[in-house]
Amino acid sequence: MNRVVHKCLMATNIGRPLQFDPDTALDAAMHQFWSKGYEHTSMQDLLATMNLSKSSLYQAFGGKQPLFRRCVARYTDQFAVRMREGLAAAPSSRAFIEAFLHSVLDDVREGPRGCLVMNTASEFAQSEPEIAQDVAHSIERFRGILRAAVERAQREGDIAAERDPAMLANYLVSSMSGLKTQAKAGADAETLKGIIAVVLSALD
Amino acid sequence: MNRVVHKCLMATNIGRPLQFDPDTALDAAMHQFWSKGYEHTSMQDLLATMNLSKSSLYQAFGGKQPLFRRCVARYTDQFAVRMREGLAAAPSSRAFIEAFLHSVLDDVREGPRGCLVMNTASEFAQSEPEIAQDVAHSIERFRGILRAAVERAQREGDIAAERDPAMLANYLVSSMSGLKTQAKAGADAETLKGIIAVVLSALD
DNA sequence: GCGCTTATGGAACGTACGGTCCATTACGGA
DNA sequence: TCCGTAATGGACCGTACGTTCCATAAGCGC
Repeated sequence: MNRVVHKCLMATNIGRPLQFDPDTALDAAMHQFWSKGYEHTSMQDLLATMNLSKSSLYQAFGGKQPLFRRCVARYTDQFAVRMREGLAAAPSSRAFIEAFLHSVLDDVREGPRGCLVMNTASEFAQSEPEIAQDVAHSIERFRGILRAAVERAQREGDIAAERDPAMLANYLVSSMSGLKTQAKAGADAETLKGIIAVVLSALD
Repeated sequence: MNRVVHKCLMATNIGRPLQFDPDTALDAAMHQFWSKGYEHTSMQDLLATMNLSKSSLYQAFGGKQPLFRRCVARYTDQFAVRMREGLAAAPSSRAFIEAFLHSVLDDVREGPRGCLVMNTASEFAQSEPEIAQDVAHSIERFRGILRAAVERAQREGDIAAERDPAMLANYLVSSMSGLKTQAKAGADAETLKGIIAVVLSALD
C-alpha cells in the first residue's frame, strides 16, 4: 500500500508539543550511563530517571544506542566547555593543569564514575567501530584544550619551551584517565594526591 | 523425600573423569572475558571457546560469574608471575620498568584489550562490591611488585633514594592503566611512545 | 472549532540470556 | 564383569531485555 510515513525531523510548531525538556532528559540519561555504563543501564532505568515513556524515548531519541551516543556527545561538550572556562579563568595555565588533575579528588567523594568517554572506550573499543570513532573525536577535543593549556604555560614560563606540547597533552590525557581508573578501583584521596604530585613533576 | 545430593568438591579418582583440561578451558574463558568484557561475553561465547557443554561448565565452575572471578584471579596470577620473572631477569630494575611500560605497544598490534583487572574495575567498580574487592587485591599485588622494582632501582642508583617507592609504584600502576586505556581508545604506537617517555621522565 | 500533525501511554512481541534438570555415557575399583 | 560415581549432552524454563505498534490525547494553524 506504500503507506507514507511522516517523520518530523526538524523542530516544527505544528502538532502536539513535547511534554518534557529534551536537555533535562538527556542530562538524566547521561548521568545514568556515566554511573552504570551502557550495558548495565536498562531501558527501565532510563525511563525512570528521564521521566518519560518508552514511546517518547523512541520518538525523541531513536532507541538506546542512539541515545547513548548523544549522551556521550553531550558529556564531551559539557566537559570541554568546563575545561575551557577553567583555563580561561585560571590565574596561570599551570594552575589550571594542576586543578584539572586534582579534580579527580572530587570524584572519589561521591562514588567515582570515571570519565564517561574513557568508560565508553573501555566498554566498546573492540566491538563498536562507530562508537570508537565518537570516543576518538571526544579525546581529540580534550587533547586540543590541554595542548592549548600547555602552550600557554610555556608562554608563561611554567613549562620549558622546548617540550612538545602535543606530547604533553597526550601525557595529561593518559594520566587523567589512569587516575580516574585508580579512583574507580578504590584508591583513596591520599594515594591519588601522591600520584598527581608525581604526574605534575614530569612537567618540570 | 530428603534425596541426598552428593557433590564432589575435591579431586577424587572415582567416577567418570573430566573430559577437558580445566586450565586450558579457564585460559580460553579468560581471553574471551579479556577481549569482550563480562557483559558482552555470552554463555554461548564461553561454551564455544572453552569447548565444553553447559552442564560441564556449571559442574566445573558454578556459573558465569564464579567463572569470571576465577579468570580474573588467573589473569592476576599469570601477570604477576610474568612481572616477577621479567624483573628477576632484567639487567637493571630501571630497564624492567621501561620494558614494562613499553609492553603496551605489543597490545596495540593485536587489538588492544587493556588490562583485564582494570577493565573489570571499570565495569564493576560501582555495582559489585565482591568483584571490586578482587580488583583491589589484584592491584595490590601489581603495586607490590612495582614497589620492589622501584626499591631495587634505587639500590642500583637509577632512581633517587629519597623518592617514596610506594608512591612511585602507585604512579606506575596509574600510568600503565592510563596507557592501556589510551591504546584501547585508538592511540597509535608513536603517541604511546611519546607518553611513555614523559612517564619515565618523572622517575628522574 | 475543526482538522492536521505529533506526542503519549501501555500492551504486546520476539528473542536471547543465564540457569536447571535428567537421562545417558563413561570410567575406576572390587 | 558388575557396580558406584561423576561427567556429559541437550532439552527445557523463566525472565528481562530492547523494540514495535496502535489507539488516544493534545496543541497549533486555519
